Amino acid sequence: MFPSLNEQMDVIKRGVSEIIPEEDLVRKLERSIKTNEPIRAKLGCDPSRPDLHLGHSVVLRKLRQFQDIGHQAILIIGDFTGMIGDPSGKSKTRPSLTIEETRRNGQSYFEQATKILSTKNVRMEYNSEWLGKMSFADVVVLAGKYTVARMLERDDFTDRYKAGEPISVHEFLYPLAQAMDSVAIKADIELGGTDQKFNLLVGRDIQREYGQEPQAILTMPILVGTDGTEKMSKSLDNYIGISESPKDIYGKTLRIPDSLIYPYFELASDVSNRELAEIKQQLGSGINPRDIKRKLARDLVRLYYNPEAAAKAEEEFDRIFIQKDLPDEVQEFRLNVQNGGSTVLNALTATQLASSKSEARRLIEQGGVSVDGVKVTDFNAALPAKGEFILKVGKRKFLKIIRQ
RNA sequence: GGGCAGGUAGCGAAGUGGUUAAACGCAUCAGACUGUAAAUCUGACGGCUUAUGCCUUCGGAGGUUCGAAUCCUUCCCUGCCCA
Repeated sequence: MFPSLNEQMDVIKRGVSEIIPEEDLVRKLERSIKTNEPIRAKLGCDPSRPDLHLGHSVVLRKLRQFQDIGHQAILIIGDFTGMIGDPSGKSKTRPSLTIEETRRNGQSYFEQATKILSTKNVRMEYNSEWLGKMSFADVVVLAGKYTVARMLERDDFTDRYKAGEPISVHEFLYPLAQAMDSVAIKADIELGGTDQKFNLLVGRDIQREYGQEPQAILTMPILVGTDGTEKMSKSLDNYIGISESPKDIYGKTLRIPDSLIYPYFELASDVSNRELAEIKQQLGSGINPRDIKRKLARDLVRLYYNPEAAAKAEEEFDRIFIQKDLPDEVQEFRLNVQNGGSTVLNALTATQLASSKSEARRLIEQGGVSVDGVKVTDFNAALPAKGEFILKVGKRKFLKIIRQ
């Protein structure tokens, strides 16, 4: 029923950063084959930011591979921690979520995750189920199982401590809470990004403390965002969302720095190892990297939509940026004298193409605005009194204005 | 509980009574060049009916002053040291 150990390990090891300890995983897989029981592969999810992007997809794709082999995927929605709100790092206190919000986000997370995961052997759990039931005494017992010195081993804590930045006591509880998730579902392996390594390892210790066999851990490299330097994240706005339109996925992909082409193929696409090697070779061979990037962009659209959507996105992209033509479908905006005044300036703010009049003015003064392809040079310019026309801001914001 | 150092625009960081809407760097946006890449260059980067003009900002609230981010009072927050 299960593939052989070697076949399984081949799939599992592809693209991973670390498996710790590999012997544990091997032992679990061997036992699984013998008993014909799937292993439980855990992935923790943060429901406070429910928009999944390529960064999340890296580890989700790995989880999918476990499913494909026949194992059980378990998504843990961290609704309990989401309700508390996490003031960690330099960021301001994150807004605490209500129960309803965490449920809604959890559901949304699941729907997006199943664009990657199989729905057959996946389970979703909310960690408030068990964390919410722990008494203060339970928490004290749990906290007693770990030491401050060990907590401070975590780079993140060490760095902040050295830098004189605040570390709240409850932040020490986060790894422990996450570890309790592993205990609750008796995880055999937990997946995560390399930045999760510490937390994942704590899970092993705590499982042992609660008399369980420790989970193996598997870390995946962190996907760099479209800016080419920072980790991909929504708050840095350097992400490509898996639920974005084909047009956006394609366009954003084509805008990534060349240095990311290979890592994106490796971590976020489904090309085979053989193709991957070819790509690497091509990238060094002097052909225009743009062409390889175009393939990447098509692949990514295809992954979350279909080949037709990919072809269409590419076609449209070429039309807009190479032929400088209009996109296929331009969003329409109906303007009358009441809601948008009669000047280009007012129209820009009314349509939210500019966030303030000052900004609108700036855009016009710097030559970033055109009406039906004609650059607007005077920020006092009037809009055409009637009819339809295209208002364009910058290189890629189009709006069809309909005067009424 | 005591002492010390801090809280400035998205971030980092100058400024310590007027010429400060507030230097500089990063990020961002627009333009040039390109492959909507990188690098580079130019400009902008609180708001306002177009402005050598007005309004709102320097943790919060009050106060001193012709005038405050800059001085005083008080409150909140952070770090360090001592207990």
